[in-house]
Amino acid sequence: MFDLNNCLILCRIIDLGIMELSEKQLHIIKVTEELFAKNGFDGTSVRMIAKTANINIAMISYYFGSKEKLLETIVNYRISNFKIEIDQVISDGTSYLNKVDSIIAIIIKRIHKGRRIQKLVHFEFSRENPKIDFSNYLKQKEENLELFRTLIEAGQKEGIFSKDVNIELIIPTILGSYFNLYYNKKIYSKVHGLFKEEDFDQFVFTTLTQHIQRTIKAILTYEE
Amino acid sequence: MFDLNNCLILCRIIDLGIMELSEKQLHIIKVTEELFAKNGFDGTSVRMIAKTANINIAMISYYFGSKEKLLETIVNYRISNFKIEIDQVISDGTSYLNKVDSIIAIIIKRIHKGRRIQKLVHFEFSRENPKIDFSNYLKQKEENLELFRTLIEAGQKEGIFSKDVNIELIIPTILGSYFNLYYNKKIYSKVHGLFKEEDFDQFVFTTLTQHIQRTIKAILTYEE
Amino acid sequence: MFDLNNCLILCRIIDLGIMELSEKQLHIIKVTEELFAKNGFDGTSVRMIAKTANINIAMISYYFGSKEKLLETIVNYRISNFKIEIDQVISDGTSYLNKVDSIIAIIIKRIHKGRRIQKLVHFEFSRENPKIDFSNYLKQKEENLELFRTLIEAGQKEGIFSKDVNIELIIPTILGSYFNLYYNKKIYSKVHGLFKEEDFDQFVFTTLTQHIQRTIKAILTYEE
Amino acid sequence: MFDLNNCLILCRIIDLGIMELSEKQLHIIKVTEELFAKNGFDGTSVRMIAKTANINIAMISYYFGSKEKLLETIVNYRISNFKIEIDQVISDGTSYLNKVDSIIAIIIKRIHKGRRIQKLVHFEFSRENPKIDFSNYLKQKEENLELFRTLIEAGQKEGIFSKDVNIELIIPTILGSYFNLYYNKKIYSKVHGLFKEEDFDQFVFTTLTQHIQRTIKAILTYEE
DNA sequence: TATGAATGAGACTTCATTCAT
DNA sequence: GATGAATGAAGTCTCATTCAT
Repeated sequence: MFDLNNCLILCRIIDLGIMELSEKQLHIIKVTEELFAKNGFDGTSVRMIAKTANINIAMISYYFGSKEKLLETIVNYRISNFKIEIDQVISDGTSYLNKVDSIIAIIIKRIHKGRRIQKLVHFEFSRENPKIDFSNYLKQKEENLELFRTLIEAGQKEGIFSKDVNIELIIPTILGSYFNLYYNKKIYSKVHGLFKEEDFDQFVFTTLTQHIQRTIKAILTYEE
Repeated sequence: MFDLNNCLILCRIIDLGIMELSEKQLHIIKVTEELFAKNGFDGTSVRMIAKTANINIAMISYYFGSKEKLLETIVNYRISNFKIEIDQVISDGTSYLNKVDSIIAIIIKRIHKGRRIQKLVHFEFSRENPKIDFSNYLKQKEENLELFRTLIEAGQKEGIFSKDVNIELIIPTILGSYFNLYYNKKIYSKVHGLFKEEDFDQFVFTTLTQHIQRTIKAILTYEE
Repeated sequence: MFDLNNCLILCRIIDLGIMELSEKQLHIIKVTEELFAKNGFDGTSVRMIAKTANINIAMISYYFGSKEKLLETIVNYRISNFKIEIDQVISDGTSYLNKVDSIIAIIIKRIHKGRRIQKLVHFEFSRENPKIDFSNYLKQKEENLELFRTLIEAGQKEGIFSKDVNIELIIPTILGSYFNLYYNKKIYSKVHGLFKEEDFDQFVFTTLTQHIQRTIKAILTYEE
Repeated sequence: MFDLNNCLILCRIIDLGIMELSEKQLHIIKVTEELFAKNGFDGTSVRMIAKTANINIAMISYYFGSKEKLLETIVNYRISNFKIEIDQVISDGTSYLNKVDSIIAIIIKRIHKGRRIQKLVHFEFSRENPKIDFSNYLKQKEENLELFRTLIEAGQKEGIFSKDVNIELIIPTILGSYFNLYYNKKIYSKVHGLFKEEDFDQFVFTTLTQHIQRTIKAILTYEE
């Protein structure tokens, strides 16, 4: 019924300890995710959610405890899937530059899929007093960063990557390139003539991905 | 009283046609800007604004018409100042690479100063049905993009910059690198040991700026 | 519990399509009706309604959607009952003059019962930009006018009623006589010594009704 | 500048004791009159008045004391002009039936001219607790009624008018016929094909006036 | 005389949640 | 397990009036 990879979800659920989601809960999550992305957390009312999901208004409190807990559930549910499959890329036999290309392609695919909730996370996470607990998100991010650092440092040791590069800032450059495009989609769609949703998706997976790959490879090999 | 460059504001005002802001209005704007950045638009109530600004709650409507009009005023007020002074950089006698460095430094300074309202703009502007009129913001963005494109194309003609680069995607890479760092400030502050506000500011103006400068120069000169 | 003829209401409801009123809703309607009559639409606050009806202030929106929708509901509810039972009067065996007498008596009873909301309708309906949808009211009015016209024209054909009479203006004369008395009740109560509410009711059903009956019969048989 | 008969106004002003209206006040009155007619008393804000009259919002309180006092001033100003010139009609040499015709024509002209404020008076005066003092209006009404009664009784003595007629109810029939048409203007304009404002005016002064004249004459001479 | 900034009160509506069923 | 009626709190905005200028 949903385009969610149930297997992964279950893995993740185990990792978090509890969390068992019924089909109805998943339905609510999916609907809410879109509404949150459209209107933000405060801009989305439980009324709206209930109506869109075609459920009783009391169900949100009933199933998730509160609106905030619902957000937390969604974030944990979605963000967690963000863990990139770098391991297998790292252990394949290709060159370091190819590895970087592959990882970037994977990252872009991931964040494009989860862009809606990521947007909300960007917003909520950067607040002084976030409404929800982002410890899971944080842990995930740090893990990914570590994996990436390991790869780059290995490349540096082999003399393939420049040592002047600030590794910690590469991830922001990758993700930021995507998100800044996404946040200014209206402008760039016009500039690049992307009138349909599919056009934008296509653009992201080809032109943007190539640009970022090129950028990162350039920076990794650049010597002043 | 405020850290606003009044001269520039007035210039901009002329450009916009009207807009005369009293000191009280400026005070409200400043307070609101912070609250919006902290809590978002929907998360900030006029009650909150009035209380923080120590004014009567009716003053918001009185001065700005409505909460949304207030946001619009703030955006026009802030975003407009975003027009970069590329012209003089372009016309100075330095090399193209130096020009790029200078422009990036200017951009970073600008967006760091306006980051709070930019965050809100990112959020509201990328919605399907934005609450406010962003035509001014859009115009500004497109203008800036054009200026930048002109510079790069000139450099390409002179054989200094690679022709493989996707010029339209450079701006997202610059801005995105900054904003992704900002949106994940909590993570990167920890990673880079930036515990005080000033530390982060300093980091942005030195390490991050250098990283971005290096990145853009790399991409502009990269040949596969 | 209420003086409402539930049977008729239900009939009307079927005619309108939907509309199911709970007892609580009926209670609110009744209270509101009086307040609207006393203070007008704009002069009545939902606060006032809630307090008088002894309900939570949010119930008005909850049940009716908005204050205006509440008015609309009341009007549809009341006005609809205005459909006169002329048919049976027309088909009884009495003389045309008797029929006119009966119909006038029925009309006066009806409008006296619904005078409060009628007053509001007079006011709102005659505005340039009415706040509510009066299509139902309009339809009802036109229907009634048509029924009346049919009767008079039949009487004219039989040579009983004068042909000089302006049929469309008879209804305004009937209703207007009542309402002008009602709107100037304070004056006429004094003139006719009607000090109690019941005295006025009595006066309406006897003296005023006779006056109107006499008036209409006079005009229908008058030959210059 | 205004279509007001200043002479009469001054006479009336003397009658009321005080009241001196500057041109600006008259301007406000005129504007307010229309707004009150359009939106009712509670539906009209001083803001609206100030804006429409192109004056400062504080002027209303400044000139008239309060919004309610403004209404009172308008009513006294307008209603007072309602005093009909029956005297000269009574003393002219024509027949009683002609006198009635003339008086009705005068009345219709008067109330059509003052219909807007009359509507408001109908509404406010019939409230249990009117917001303003209507003693002047009341006095005027009673005077007029007395004049009319005198005429009819004289006609009855001469054997021209029936003695069965309820004199006090004739005025409501006259005024009511007009106002019920006016309050349902939307319906009757359609029925009579009166699409332009002038058409309606014309209809009032010809067809409606004739109908009422005919009606009153009929009732005055009707013998069962 | 005339202004407009400023205010406290109150307008209508929607909020997230609870609780009896 | 699930509902929906009901609620108190808070949302934004407009109200008529005042007061210093």
